[in-house]
Amino acid sequence: MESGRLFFNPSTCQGNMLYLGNGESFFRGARTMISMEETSKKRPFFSLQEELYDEEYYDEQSPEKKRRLTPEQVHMLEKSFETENKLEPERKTQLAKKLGLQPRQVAVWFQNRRARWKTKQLERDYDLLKSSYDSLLANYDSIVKENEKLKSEVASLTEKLQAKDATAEPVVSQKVELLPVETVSSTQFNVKVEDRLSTGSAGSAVVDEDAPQLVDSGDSYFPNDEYPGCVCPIDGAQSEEDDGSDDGRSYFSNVFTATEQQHEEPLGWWVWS
DNA sequence: TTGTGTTTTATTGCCTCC
DNA sequence: GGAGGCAATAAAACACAA
Repeated sequence: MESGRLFFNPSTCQGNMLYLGNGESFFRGARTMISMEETSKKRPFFSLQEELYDEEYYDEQSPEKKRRLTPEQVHMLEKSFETENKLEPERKTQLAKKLGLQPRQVAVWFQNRRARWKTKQLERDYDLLKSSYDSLLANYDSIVKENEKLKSEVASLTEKLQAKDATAEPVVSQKVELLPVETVSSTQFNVKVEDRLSTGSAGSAVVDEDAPQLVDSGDSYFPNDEYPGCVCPIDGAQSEEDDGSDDGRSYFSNVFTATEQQHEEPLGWWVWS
């Protein structure tokens, strides 16, 4: 036990503590022990408002036992907690008087109530994060599938084109002169020409591993609005990240912001730490 | 009735603030 | 250094299935 604070132990000296100042400190000494004999048959804590309790029930209880607060007391404490979850000394004494409790009990109740609220809040935050994660995962999966689909499309079109080139007149050499040779490698050139020659799909070589430059360049062959199936999920995911990175916070900061907005209780005091 | 899990009340020790 | 907050914990009270 720390020297600065003396605690009232209801199992040993209930109803016999000396209430000092704001009710946080209790004295347990010789005098307390003497008076304990006189009052050991009384109920702990509840001597100020006897009418709140079922006399018979409580009189039958052993005085050493811990007693629960009555529904009325809990109700009033809950109402007070909703108003303000922190307890300034004046409010604490008022509540204690009103409820027939020791100020220390009121303080303890608020402390425990804050702890319960925090636990619930952590559960809510966890659920929110989990659902966000699940939806991101679903998004990712759909993007991967779309990617695979596009790759196979590119492969089949390339195959068709090569078969067609094998039987056609060699006209490609004429087009080469029209292209900016210094900016296009031979590999890129081949893919580009093939794409432009193809008539089936307007855009398919986007994810060709042999020609990543085409994808990365600002001048994409494939404007976003032509490939909603592929681009939109990415846009959606990135917009989340962008929002989060604006102020240097992670994606999850948004979640917590949303969580805070969802609070049913007026608890602006809660600070995520 | 009893064993077991959960909730509530209270204590303890540490930390921060003034 | 005291007051008060929080985390961890103990222990009583309670709920409930078997």
